[in-house]
Amino acid sequence: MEINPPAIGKNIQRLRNNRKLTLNVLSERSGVSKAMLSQIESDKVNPTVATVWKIARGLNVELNDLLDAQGEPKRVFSLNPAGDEGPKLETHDKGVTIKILSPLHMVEDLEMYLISFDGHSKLESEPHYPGTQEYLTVVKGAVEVTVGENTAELHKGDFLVYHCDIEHSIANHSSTQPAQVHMVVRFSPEKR
Amino acid sequence: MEINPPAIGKNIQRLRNNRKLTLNVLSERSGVSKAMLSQIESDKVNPTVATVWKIARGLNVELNDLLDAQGEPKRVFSLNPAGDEGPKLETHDKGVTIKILSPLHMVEDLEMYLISFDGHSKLESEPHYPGTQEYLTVVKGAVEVTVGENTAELHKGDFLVYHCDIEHSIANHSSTQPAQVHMVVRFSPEKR
DNA sequence: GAAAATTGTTCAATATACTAAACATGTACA
DNA sequence: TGTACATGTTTAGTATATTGAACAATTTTC
Repeated sequence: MEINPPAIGKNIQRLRNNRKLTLNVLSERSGVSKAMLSQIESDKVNPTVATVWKIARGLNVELNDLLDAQGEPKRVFSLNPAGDEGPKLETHDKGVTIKILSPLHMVEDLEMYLISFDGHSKLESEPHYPGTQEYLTVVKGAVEVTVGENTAELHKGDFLVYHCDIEHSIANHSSTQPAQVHMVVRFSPEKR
Repeated sequence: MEINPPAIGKNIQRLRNNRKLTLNVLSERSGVSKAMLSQIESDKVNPTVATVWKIARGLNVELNDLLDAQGEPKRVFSLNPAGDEGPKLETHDKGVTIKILSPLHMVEDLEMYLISFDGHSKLESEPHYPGTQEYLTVVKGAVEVTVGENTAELHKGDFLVYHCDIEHSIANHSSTQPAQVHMVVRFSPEKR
């Protein structure tokens, strides 16, 4: 019986290239030698689960993402309508609704959300992976963004860029006015 | 740095026992030696992805079911200084106001705009470099986006992704309602 | 009760995953 | 140019995953 394991090499290489990571950087980050990475990407070896696990951690993806034999259809024109029940991120913060704008399979290192705040609501976020940046545009109302010990009061049309590898939060202090922000999250490590 | 792969041994053993399968039977069914199965279940070895794949087939489960780690350790992040607030610029184009959210020096391959449309206004764009993509979110009103021969009618909250290396345009056909879109332009890292 | 079959665990041998270092091939920079 | 650096590949050696067989421990069958 012939069993073909999934082509994880292609997946790893695709994700690494999309994130603009070199073999050396991914090697340092994952703890797997760059020689091994090269051989895995070119399907020269059958890597161990532990190794693929480390690589997944280094790429900040789920292990399943590397093992999936996903033939991704590269669509030219993709529409995500607002009215329907699109994918929503669940939050434990009351009064905050996060709508996922970008389908994940199109871009691996970019995610976009439309976040709506009711009166007196707050979104608290855990630190993301180092090098991750968030690009925030206030679409409606006003919010207070806190990143570490820095705080900024933003109004409609304001734009803010910040590194979000530390604890950060977005709050709408108005009790009457709702607020809405557009957010782009980029998972791109700094090159050195 | 020690990274612990998920305890697949317990998962395999649990599934095998639930199915009342012996090591010999699972060995025949999966093509993995029973010695290997025993060692994997008792966490004495780090199995290869290919073998775990075979075992999953033998158990008739998804590969992810074996790799699922319920007690996944939380990642520890390093601390970076928070970002600064970005400057703002403005440019005009006949009934269309383009606000540049992200200055060029912050990100080399990403640009963000907030584009406002008066009644009956239209923004025509020349083809960009090959591979360039645009991520469009309608913030207010409704617009009609045309990319090549494709056309879409977008309303508030809608999201659209398209390759813009061909002629494309955004139009607000309403004479009374203004419109506004948030746009992210991503330049492909390709040469020439 | 003992032989035989069944089940899971170790053992020695082999195949190969994994690594560090050298290598090849650019790319930038003076 | 030349020199340095940067990136991916190949090599040689080591660590270990994998296997067939032997082993122990339990259950079955007469």
